[in-house]
Amino acid sequence: MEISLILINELTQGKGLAKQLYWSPRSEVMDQDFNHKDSFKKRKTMPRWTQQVKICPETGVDGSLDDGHNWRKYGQKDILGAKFPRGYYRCTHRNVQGCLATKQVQRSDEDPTILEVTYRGRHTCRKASHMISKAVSSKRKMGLGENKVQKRHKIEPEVYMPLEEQNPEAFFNFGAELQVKTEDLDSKEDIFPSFCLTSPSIGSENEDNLLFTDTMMENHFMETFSSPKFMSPTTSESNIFCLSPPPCQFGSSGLLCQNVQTSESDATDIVSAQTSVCNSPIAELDLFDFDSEFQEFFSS
DNA sequence: TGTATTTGACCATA
DNA sequence: TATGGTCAAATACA
Repeated sequence: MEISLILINELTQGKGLAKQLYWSPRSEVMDQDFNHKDSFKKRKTMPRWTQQVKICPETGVDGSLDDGHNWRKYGQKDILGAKFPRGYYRCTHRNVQGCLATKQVQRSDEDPTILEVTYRGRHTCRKASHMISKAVSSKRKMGLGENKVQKRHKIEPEVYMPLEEQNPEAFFNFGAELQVKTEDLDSKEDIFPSFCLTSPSIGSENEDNLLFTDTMMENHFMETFSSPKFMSPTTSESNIFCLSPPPCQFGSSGLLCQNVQTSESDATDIVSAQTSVCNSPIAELDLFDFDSEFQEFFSS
Protein backbone atom coordinates (compact mmCIF):
# COMPACT_ATOMS: atom_id res chain seq x y z
CA MET A 1 0.00 0.00 0.00
CA GLU A 2 1.20 3.38 -0.75
CA ILE A 3 0.25 6.50 0.97
CA SER A 4 1.42 9.92 0.14
CA LEU A 5 0.75 12.51 2.68
CA ILE A 6 0.70 16.13 2.01
CA LEU A 7 0.72 18.46 4.88
CA ILE A 8 -0.32 21.84 3.75
CA ASN A 9 0.24 24.64 6.08
CA GLU A 10 -2.51 26.89 5.04
CA LEU A 11 -1.86 29.61 7.54
CA THR A 12 -4.84 31.15 5.97
CA GLN A 13 -5.05 33.48 8.86
CA GLY A 14 -1.63 34.81 8.20
CA LYS A 15 -2.79 38.34 7.93
CA GLY A 16 -2.73 40.99 10.55
CA LEU A 17 -4.20 40.09 13.85
CA ALA A 18 -4.54 36.44 13.11
CA LYS A 19 -0.88 36.14 12.41
CA GLN A 20 -0.02 37.94 15.58
CA LEU A 21 -2.21 35.66 17.54
CA TYR A 22 -0.58 32.62 16.12
CA TRP A 23 3.00 33.61 16.44
CA SER A 24 2.69 35.38 19.70
CA PRO A 25 3.20 33.55 22.98
CA ARG A 26 0.02 35.18 24.06
CA SER A 27 -1.94 32.96 21.78
CA GLU A 28 -1.76 30.18 24.29
CA VAL A 29 -2.97 32.38 27.03
CA MET A 30 -5.80 33.47 24.87
CA ASP A 31 -6.65 29.90 24.22
CA GLN A 32 -6.92 29.33 27.89
CA ASP A 33 -9.30 32.22 28.13
CA PHE A 34 -11.40 30.75 25.45
CA ASN A 35 -15.08 30.80 26.13
CA HIS A 36 -18.19 30.05 24.24
CA LYS A 37 -18.89 33.60 23.21
CA ASP A 38 -15.49 33.90 21.61
CA SER A 39 -15.62 30.61 19.84
CA PHE A 40 -16.79 31.98 16.55
CA LYS A 41 -14.35 34.85 16.63
CA LYS A 42 -11.54 32.59 17.64
CA ARG A 43 -11.99 30.16 14.83
CA LYS A 44 -10.79 32.73 12.35
CA THR A 45 -7.59 33.23 14.26
CA MET A 46 -6.61 29.61 14.56
CA PRO A 47 -3.68 28.31 12.55
CA ARG A 48 -4.75 25.69 10.07
CA TRP A 49 -3.07 22.76 8.44
CA THR A 50 -4.64 20.69 5.77
CA GLN A 51 -3.38 17.17 5.56
CA GLN A 52 -4.29 15.16 2.53
CA VAL A 53 -4.07 11.44 2.79
CA LYS A 54 -4.28 9.38 -0.31
CA ILE A 55 -4.94 5.73 -0.04
CA CYS A 56 -4.49 3.53 -3.04
CA PRO A 57 -7.80 1.83 -3.76
CA GLU A 58 -6.24 -1.38 -5.03
CA THR A 59 -4.95 -2.12 -1.62
CA GLY A 60 -8.44 -2.39 -0.37
CA VAL A 61 -7.43 -0.50 2.65
CA ASP A 62 -10.12 1.77 3.76
CA GLY A 63 -7.78 2.64 6.44
CA SER A 64 -7.44 4.49 9.60
CA LEU A 65 -5.80 7.79 9.99
CA ASP A 66 -5.18 9.00 13.45
CA ASP A 67 -2.76 11.62 14.56
CA GLY A 68 -1.95 10.43 18.01
CA HIS A 69 -4.58 12.49 19.67
CA ASN A 70 -8.00 11.57 20.84
CA TRP A 71 -10.75 13.23 18.90
CA ARG A 72 -14.41 13.50 19.56
CA LYS A 73 -16.81 14.17 16.78
CA TYR A 74 -19.06 17.10 17.49
CA GLY A 75 -20.63 17.77 14.17
CA GLN A 76 -21.08 16.94 10.55
CA LYS A 77 -22.17 19.22 7.81
CA ASP A 78 -22.84 19.11 4.13
CA ILE A 79 -20.59 21.57 2.41
CA LEU A 80 -21.76 23.49 -0.59
CA GLY A 81 -20.31 22.04 -3.74
CA ALA A 82 -18.84 19.09 -1.96
CA LYS A 83 -20.07 15.59 -2.55
CA PHE A 84 -19.21 14.40 0.88
CA PRO A 85 -20.07 15.90 4.24
CA ARG A 86 -17.44 17.38 6.47
CA GLY A 87 -16.91 15.95 9.88
CA TYR A 88 -15.93 18.14 12.79
CA TYR A 89 -13.77 16.79 15.56
CA ARG A 90 -12.27 18.30 18.66
CA CYS A 91 -9.84 17.08 21.22
CA THR A 92 -11.32 14.75 23.79
CA HIS A 93 -9.44 16.67 26.47
CA ARG A 94 -11.18 19.89 25.62
CA ASN A 95 -13.23 19.94 28.78
CA VAL A 96 -10.65 18.46 31.10
CA GLN A 97 -7.54 20.24 29.91
CA GLY A 98 -8.99 23.00 27.84
CA CYS A 99 -7.33 21.70 24.73
CA LEU A 100 -8.80 23.64 21.83
CA ALA A 101 -7.40 21.64 18.97
CA THR A 102 -9.97 20.74 16.37
CA LYS A 103 -9.89 19.04 13.04
CA GLN A 104 -12.15 18.68 10.05
CA VAL A 105 -12.28 15.58 7.96
CA GLN A 106 -13.64 15.65 4.47
CA ARG A 107 -13.34 13.31 1.57
CA SER A 108 -12.10 14.78 -1.64
CA ASP A 109 -14.60 15.28 -4.40
CA GLU A 110 -12.20 14.45 -7.18
CA ASP A 111 -10.78 11.42 -5.54
CA PRO A 112 -12.77 9.74 -2.76
CA THR A 113 -9.63 7.94 -1.77
CA ILE A 114 -8.21 11.22 -0.59
CA LEU A 115 -9.09 12.48 2.82
CA GLU A 116 -8.57 16.11 3.56
CA VAL A 117 -7.95 16.62 7.23
CA THR A 118 -7.75 20.19 8.39
CA TYR A 119 -6.29 20.80 11.81
CA ARG A 120 -6.90 23.92 13.79
CA GLY A 121 -5.23 25.12 16.90
CA ARG A 122 -2.60 23.38 18.86
CA HIS A 123 -2.96 20.68 21.42
CA THR A 124 -2.52 21.97 24.92
CA CYS A 125 -3.39 18.65 26.44
CA ARG A 126 -0.58 16.77 28.05
CA LYS A 127 1.17 14.07 26.10
CA ALA A 128 1.34 11.74 29.06
CA SER A 129 -2.33 11.74 29.65
CA HIS A 130 -2.81 11.59 25.97
CA MET A 131 -0.81 8.41 25.74
CA ILE A 132 -2.60 6.86 28.63
CA SER A 133 -5.93 7.73 27.23
CA LYS A 134 -4.76 6.42 23.91
CA ALA A 135 -4.14 3.06 25.42
CA VAL A 136 -7.55 3.10 26.95
CA SER A 137 -9.02 4.38 23.77
CA SER A 138 -7.36 1.64 21.81
CA LYS A 139 -8.85 -0.98 24.01
CA ARG A 140 -12.18 0.67 23.71
CA LYS A 141 -12.03 0.82 19.98
CA MET A 142 -10.88 -2.71 19.70
CA GLY A 143 -13.71 -3.72 21.90
CA LEU A 144 -16.20 -1.75 19.97
CA GLY A 145 -15.10 -3.16 16.72
CA GLU A 146 -16.18 -2.19 13.29
CA ASN A 147 -19.79 -3.12 13.71
CA LYS A 148 -20.51 -0.37 16.10
CA VAL A 149 -18.96 2.22 13.91
CA GLN A 150 -20.94 1.13 10.94
CA LYS A 151 -24.12 1.06 12.92
CA ARG A 152 -23.55 4.63 13.82
CA HIS A 153 -23.08 5.54 10.23
CA LYS A 154 -26.40 4.30 9.16
CA ILE A 155 -26.34 5.99 5.80
CA GLU A 156 -23.67 4.88 3.38
CA PRO A 157 -21.11 4.10 5.99
CA GLU A 158 -18.44 3.68 3.38
CA VAL A 159 -18.91 7.29 2.55
CA TYR A 160 -19.56 8.89 5.86
CA MET A 161 -17.17 6.97 7.97
CA PRO A 162 -13.95 8.82 8.48
CA LEU A 163 -11.05 6.74 7.36
CA GLU A 164 -9.49 7.12 10.72
CA GLU A 165 -12.30 5.09 12.16
CA GLN A 166 -11.86 2.29 9.75
CA ASN A 167 -9.59 -0.70 9.75
CA PRO A 168 -6.69 0.71 11.71
CA GLU A 169 -4.69 -2.46 11.46
CA ALA A 170 -4.49 -2.43 7.73
CA PHE A 171 -3.52 1.17 7.71
CA PHE A 172 -0.10 0.46 9.03
CA ASN A 173 0.62 -2.35 6.66
CA PHE A 174 2.20 -0.29 4.06
CA GLY A 175 5.68 0.57 3.09
CA ALA A 176 4.88 3.99 2.05
CA GLU A 177 6.57 6.97 0.76
CA LEU A 178 5.81 9.65 3.15
CA GLN A 179 5.79 13.17 1.99
CA VAL A 180 4.91 16.10 4.10
CA LYS A 181 4.55 19.35 2.34
CA THR A 182 3.62 22.69 3.69
CA GLU A 183 2.49 25.66 1.79
CA ASP A 184 1.59 29.08 2.78
CA LEU A 185 -1.53 29.25 0.74
CA ASP A 186 -2.61 32.64 1.75
CA SER A 187 0.07 34.95 2.90
CA LYS A 188 2.57 33.88 0.28
CA GLU A 189 5.25 34.64 2.76
CA ASP A 190 8.26 32.49 3.25
CA ILE A 191 7.59 31.74 6.83
CA PHE A 192 8.94 28.25 6.74
CA PRO A 193 12.27 27.41 5.18
CA SER A 194 12.59 24.26 3.18
CA PHE A 195 14.27 21.28 4.64
CA CYS A 196 14.38 17.61 4.16
CA LEU A 197 14.37 14.86 6.67
CA THR A 198 15.57 11.41 5.94
CA SER A 199 15.09 8.40 8.07
CA PRO A 200 17.38 5.60 7.09
CA SER A 201 16.94 3.24 9.94
CA ILE A 202 14.26 1.26 11.55
CA GLY A 203 13.36 1.08 15.15
CA SER A 204 11.63 -1.35 17.36
CA GLU A 205 8.06 -1.16 18.34
CA ASN A 206 8.24 -1.66 22.03
CA GLU A 207 6.50 0.74 24.29
CA ASP A 208 9.62 2.03 25.93
CA ASN A 209 10.99 3.00 22.62
CA LEU A 210 7.84 4.72 21.75
CA LEU A 211 7.96 6.74 24.89
CA PHE A 212 11.59 7.45 24.41
CA THR A 213 11.31 8.52 20.85
CA ASP A 214 8.33 10.59 21.59
CA THR A 215 10.39 12.57 23.99
CA MET A 216 13.25 12.67 21.58
CA MET A 217 10.94 14.08 19.03
CA GLU A 218 10.05 16.98 21.20
CA ASN A 219 13.55 17.58 22.41
CA HIS A 220 15.43 17.32 19.17
CA PHE A 221 13.15 19.07 16.85
CA MET A 222 13.75 22.30 18.57
CA GLU A 223 17.45 21.74 18.24
CA THR A 224 17.07 21.04 14.59
CA PHE A 225 14.87 24.00 13.96
CA SER A 226 17.03 26.37 15.90
CA SER A 227 20.23 25.30 14.27
CA PRO A 228 21.93 27.82 12.00
CA LYS A 229 21.61 25.45 9.10
CA PHE A 230 17.98 25.09 9.60
CA MET A 231 17.60 28.79 9.70
CA SER A 232 19.82 29.37 6.73
CA PRO A 233 18.16 30.96 3.73
CA THR A 234 16.71 28.56 1.28
CA THR A 235 16.99 28.78 -2.44
CA SER A 236 13.67 27.18 -2.88
CA GLU A 237 10.61 29.30 -3.11
CA SER A 238 8.39 26.60 -1.89
CA ASN A 239 7.84 25.68 1.68
CA ILE A 240 8.17 21.98 1.55
CA PHE A 241 8.70 19.68 4.43
CA CYS A 242 9.94 16.47 3.01
CA LEU A 243 10.12 13.34 5.06
CA SER A 244 11.78 10.79 2.91
CA PRO A 245 12.45 8.15 2.22
CA PRO A 246 10.71 6.15 4.78
CA PRO A 247 12.66 3.46 5.93
CA CYS A 248 10.07 4.06 8.48
CA GLN A 249 8.51 0.90 9.62
CA PHE A 250 4.86 0.53 9.98
CA GLY A 251 3.95 -2.20 12.30
CA SER A 252 0.84 -3.03 14.14
CA SER A 253 1.75 -0.55 16.76
CA GLY A 254 2.89 2.25 14.61
CA LEU A 255 5.65 4.01 12.83
CA LEU A 256 9.17 4.59 13.81
CA CYS A 257 11.44 6.88 11.91
CA GLN A 258 14.86 7.15 13.37
CA ASN A 259 18.09 8.92 12.59
CA VAL A 260 16.25 11.62 10.89
CA GLN A 261 18.50 14.35 9.75
CA THR A 262 18.24 17.41 7.67
CA SER A 263 19.45 17.16 4.12
CA GLU A 264 21.89 19.94 4.68
CA SER A 265 23.08 18.92 8.06
CA ASP A 266 25.53 16.41 9.32
CA ALA A 267 23.82 16.27 12.59
CA THR A 268 21.70 13.26 13.15
CA ASP A 269 18.64 13.39 15.18
CA ILE A 270 16.36 10.66 16.11
CA VAL A 271 12.85 11.26 15.23
CA SER A 272 10.04 8.93 15.65
CA ALA A 273 6.38 8.87 15.86
CA GLN A 274 4.72 6.89 18.51
CA THR A 275 1.39 5.53 17.73
CA SER A 276 -1.02 2.99 18.87
CA VAL A 277 -3.19 0.68 16.91
CA CYS A 278 -5.71 3.39 16.50
CA ASN A 279 -3.27 6.09 15.72
CA SER A 280 -1.86 7.27 12.48
CA PRO A 281 1.88 7.17 12.29
CA ILE A 282 1.91 9.86 9.75
CA ALA A 283 0.00 12.47 11.52
CA GLU A 284 1.92 11.90 14.66
CA LEU A 285 4.99 13.09 12.93
CA ASP A 286 3.02 15.83 12.34
CA LEU A 287 1.24 18.11 13.68
CA PHE A 288 2.83 17.34 16.59
CA ASP A 289 4.59 19.53 16.50
CA PHE A 290 5.09 21.37 13.41
CA ASP A 291 2.46 23.38 15.06
CA SER A 292 3.65 23.68 18.60
CA GLU A 293 7.34 23.54 17.93
CA PHE A 294 7.21 26.16 15.27
CA GLN A 295 5.10 28.33 17.40
CA GLU A 296 7.45 28.06 20.29
CA PHE A 297 10.43 28.52 18.10
CA PHE A 298 9.29 31.59 16.31
CA SER A 299 7.89 33.17 19.40
CA SER A 300 11.19 32.84 21.18
C1' DT B 1 -24.86 4.48 33.57
C1' DG B 2 -21.24 6.66 31.18
C1' DT B 3 -19.46 7.93 26.85
C1' DA B 4 -19.62 8.84 21.94
C1' DT B 5 -22.30 10.07 17.85
C1' DT B 6 -26.03 12.25 15.31
C1' DT B 7 -28.46 16.12 13.88
C1' DG B 8 -31.14 20.34 13.87
C1' DA B 9 -30.59 24.95 15.30
C1' DC B 10 -27.94 28.88 16.29
C1' DC B 11 -24.30 32.24 15.43
C1' DA B 12 -20.32 34.63 13.12
C1' DT B 13 -18.22 35.67 8.99
C1' DA B 14 -17.67 36.94 4.19
C1' DT C 1 -27.90 36.60 3.10
C1' DA C 2 -25.57 32.28 2.29
C1' DT C 3 -22.37 29.39 4.22
C1' DG C 4 -19.40 27.29 7.53
C1' DG C 5 -18.50 26.16 12.37
C1' DT C 6 -20.29 25.02 16.84
C1' DC C 7 -23.59 23.80 20.39
C1' DA C 8 -26.48 20.78 22.79
C1' DA C 9 -30.38 17.66 23.14
C1' DA C 10 -31.51 13.22 21.59
C1' DT C 11 -29.93 8.85 20.61
C1' DA C 12 -27.03 4.68 20.46
C1' DC C 13 -24.02 1.51 22.42
C1' DA C 14 -21.20 -1.23 25.73
